[in-house]
Amino acid sequence: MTEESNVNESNEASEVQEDHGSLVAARREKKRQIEERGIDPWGSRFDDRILIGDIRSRLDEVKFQKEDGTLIDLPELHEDPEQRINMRQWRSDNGPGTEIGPQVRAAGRIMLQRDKGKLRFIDIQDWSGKIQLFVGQKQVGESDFELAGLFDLGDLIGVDGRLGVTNTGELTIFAEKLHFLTKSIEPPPAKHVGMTDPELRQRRRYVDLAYNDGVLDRFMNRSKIVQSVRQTLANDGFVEIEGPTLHSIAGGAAARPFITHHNALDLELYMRIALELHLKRLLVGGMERVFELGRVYRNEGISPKHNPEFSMLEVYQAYGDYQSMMDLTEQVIVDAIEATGQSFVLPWGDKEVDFTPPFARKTYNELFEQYTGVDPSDANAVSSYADSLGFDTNGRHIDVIKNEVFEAKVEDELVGPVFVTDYPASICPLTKRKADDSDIAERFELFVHGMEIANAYTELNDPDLQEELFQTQLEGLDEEDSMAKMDNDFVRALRHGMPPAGGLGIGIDRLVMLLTNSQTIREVILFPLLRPEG
RNA sequence: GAGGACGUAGCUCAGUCGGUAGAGCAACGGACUUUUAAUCCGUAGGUCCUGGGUUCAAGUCCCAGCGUCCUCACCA
Repeated sequence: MTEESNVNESNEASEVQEDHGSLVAARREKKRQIEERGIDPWGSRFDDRILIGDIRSRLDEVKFQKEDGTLIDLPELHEDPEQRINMRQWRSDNGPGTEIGPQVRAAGRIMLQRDKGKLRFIDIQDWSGKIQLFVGQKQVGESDFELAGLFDLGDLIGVDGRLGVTNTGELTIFAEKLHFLTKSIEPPPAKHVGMTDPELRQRRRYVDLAYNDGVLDRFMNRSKIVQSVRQTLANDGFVEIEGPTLHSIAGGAAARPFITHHNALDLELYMRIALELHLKRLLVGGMERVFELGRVYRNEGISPKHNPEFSMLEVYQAYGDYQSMMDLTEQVIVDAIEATGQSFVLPWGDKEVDFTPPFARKTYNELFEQYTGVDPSDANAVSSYADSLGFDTNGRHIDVIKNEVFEAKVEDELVGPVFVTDYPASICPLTKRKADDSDIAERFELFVHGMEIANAYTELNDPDLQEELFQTQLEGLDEEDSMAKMDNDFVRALRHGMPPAGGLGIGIDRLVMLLTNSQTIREVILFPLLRPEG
């Protein structure tokens, strides 16, 4: 605890801007009254609660006991409010008798409250679900009922009570004892509407998670996907490592790095832009199946598909090639879909994607011809086609021109999932060429809805060729756009002998986007980069 | 980095031709022991993003700035 926050304790109106009308004042006043009752408004440990989701599944333990002692089941309840059962009617049809249900303890955030005389209905929510509490003055007693009068939306409370069903057929905890767990001083967003302003949703992700439907689930799914990816790889004998995030040479990709500085060493450092070069050093060192799943940082533009820091998976398998990586990619994705409990046909906006394996596999040239009608081996035809699209072709390498056409005319059309294989070698400097065709690189990219999800190679392990490629600027590219950043130690590592290997990169954020039907990357990153709050 | 849109109560949003700042929810007071976006009666709540300018008069028009979003550019 800092000195500043101690000061704030004695000074109710803290430096945080919270003077929105009387709303906060009213909540602070209730906090005071809770304290006056000898209750800590910030609560304490609360053991033995049952997750609301688990409580809901215990509906079948609720029985109706007739006067002769026989127990009968309740009628089937419906989640849909339109189909609520009239339990008052049902009870009079089956009565006389009483309802009996299990004793339960729950805790959660107050999402809705409805007063009705000496009665209060409270909907609370924990991370497994939502349930209604019935709080009657007669049932919980004068003291607890007064306490309930000090509840605000957003407060965290605990309850002991019996599970039952109300007259309108809703599964409900009939409160016997209330516990105050934490006061919410800040007012929540409008109920049911929630917080829709995308800026506020990102800046105040805690509010977004707590009050907006589906947000918590989406991030829980992200966690399941990440966990599944790790599990799939572990099952296949891969080991996870943690490479350095501070690099003295930002290599392994063509991207501008963030620059930082180490004071004691007086050293300029770069945040890593890729995981590749250190993982390959580990291949040399004998880690035959190795991967890292972690953050990389690229000092570039922000868009619905780009955040400056994002999560990347890179996998390297000794004695494999890009074909073995293709099978692995498919397995990773199939397992991840199953981990989220979904079927292989996933919604994407108003469209769908069918991930039923095996995914289509098509060559780069095949697709090029299919979508442009131009023979990819005819340099003149490709060049004049690029001209007709308005691309600058002057003095540029034909493969660079071809790839611009590919990105413009083909990629967006790839609904996928489709593995695009066998790229022009000149645009893939870290890739081994085909044994029978040195112009073709053993590489694939996986596309879904025009998004590049995965990228894999048969890795280049010839140290002399690697050194040459580092030094050769790719034709038509500026120095800062080139990936030719010499890493002498990496070349030295290759000279010690890196096994022939397959290497794979998967953009985890984009994978999560696809599997959670999220059209922007900011929906799957908890705290995307924003300018500081004005 | 370029272009466009947006910024009004805690939240979600109206605001006409430049003429007294509006609603719903939330809040506050009251009624109600099976409600469920509870309902009903009443009350209060504003740095109209910020700063200039035009005007008798600016939430509204003009300029600059800040922030977000979209498109593009950058992007293995």
